[in-house]
Amino acid sequence: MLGRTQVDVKVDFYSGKIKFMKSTPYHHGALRDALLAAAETVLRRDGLPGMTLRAAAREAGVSHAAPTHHFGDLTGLLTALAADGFRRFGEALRAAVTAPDARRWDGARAYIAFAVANPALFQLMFRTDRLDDANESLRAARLHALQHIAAARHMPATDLSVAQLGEVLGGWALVHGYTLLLLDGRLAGLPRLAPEGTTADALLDAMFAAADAGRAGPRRHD
Amino acid sequence: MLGRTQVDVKVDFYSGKIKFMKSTPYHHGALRDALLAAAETVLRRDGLPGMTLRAAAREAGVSHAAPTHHFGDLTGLLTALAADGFRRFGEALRAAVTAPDARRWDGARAYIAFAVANPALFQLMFRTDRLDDANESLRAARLHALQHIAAARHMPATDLSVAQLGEVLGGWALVHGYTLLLLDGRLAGLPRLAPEGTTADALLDAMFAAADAGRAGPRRHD
DNA sequence: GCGACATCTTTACAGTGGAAAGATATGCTG
DNA sequence: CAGCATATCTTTCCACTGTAAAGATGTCGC
Repeated sequence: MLGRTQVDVKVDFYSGKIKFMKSTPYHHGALRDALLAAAETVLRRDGLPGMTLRAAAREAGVSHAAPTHHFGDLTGLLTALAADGFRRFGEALRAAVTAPDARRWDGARAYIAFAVANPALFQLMFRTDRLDDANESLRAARLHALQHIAAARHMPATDLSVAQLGEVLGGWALVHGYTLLLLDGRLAGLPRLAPEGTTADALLDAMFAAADAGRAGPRRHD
Repeated sequence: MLGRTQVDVKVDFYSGKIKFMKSTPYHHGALRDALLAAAETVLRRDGLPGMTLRAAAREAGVSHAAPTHHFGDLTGLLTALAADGFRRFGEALRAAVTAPDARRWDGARAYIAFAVANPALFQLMFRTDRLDDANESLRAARLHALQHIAAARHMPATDLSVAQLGEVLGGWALVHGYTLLLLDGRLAGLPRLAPEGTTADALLDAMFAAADAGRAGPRRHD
């Protein structure tokens, strides 16, 4: 498609005049949202390498320069995409952490589940070199989402001791590292090293159990 | 520079003949290694986005199509770069883990130190979408390097129990996650949350201490 | 010598991000 | 309701990229 402006010829019933109507209006109306949706479609289908400005524009059915007005450049579009991702990510974490029967690692499982459900988006969210780190929308969405990590350990967002911060940091790093190794396919060979029939999920449980080693017996991996 | 073949005019002292000598030979002789070195220079200077086939060729002073013969395509060059990175990475891990006075987390510190010293290279090494995962050289170098992770926990490379595998996986995920969060600048704001004067290194120690919580007292963080 | 081969350059092409200018619709002001 | 400023979108253009293909140049075995 070379452009989305297609001309249809119509005849006005009453006046009899021939009218040249455009089947798609020159002004889209909600192009910003449409472009974000299109970009995410492309991201999901072709991965981050395939997510180009022009591919997103094609998917949305507009000219390749249309995104410029709304997002400035490619970095701007990716940043908006990442910010939206962090909003949904934060919501998923919040739901998991604040559930009444939430167990110790449920936030972590939600963290991993979001990444598995949106692999390319998740990787983009943590790929600083492709994002505008100064963007306020991104910063706010990210901060809001990541605060649930401390909340998952029942810790305040400020005034933590060094030991507390070490524990929160450790939990985050553990889950984040597992997630990225998983997305990079680096864990695919692990079950082969384990006893016959060990599933990836069982390994994740074992990892959490190892992290919990030494905690009070009854609360262990509750 | 349009090419690296420059012609110098020289006079042969004995024969008196005029000779057209090229100051740079048509055949480089060791272009493969030179290209790898040039590529790493570019990678270090301009990051992964700036590491293009043509940039590496420019840096090495050859035509932009010269790398094709040695590496096939861009993925091939990046794969060779990553394989070389894994070899050096493995050597660094081996040295840290096998040192006679090696402490429990010294392998982890070497892991982080390598990434900090070679940030773009390290990120490339774990960016599967840019590499040829089927490449034997890469697979061998990576396998060899990562085996030191199990060694750091004094565990065999095969026949592990699920619990052992969970501990190894946990250690790897913890350190890998910390490393990537650090490289992505995601930890820059953490010291501000901690008590006045807390350094990033103290936080890392706290993270290791939290991971060691519950281990036998005297051996704790030895 | 001399021909097969490896190595490197030149040329060409489709794709990309981005700048600039033009086209078209919308909304505001009188 | 007319007309104009502005927002939105398209067209055109340029420099850069990866890659393919063909040509140039050197090396080596026979």
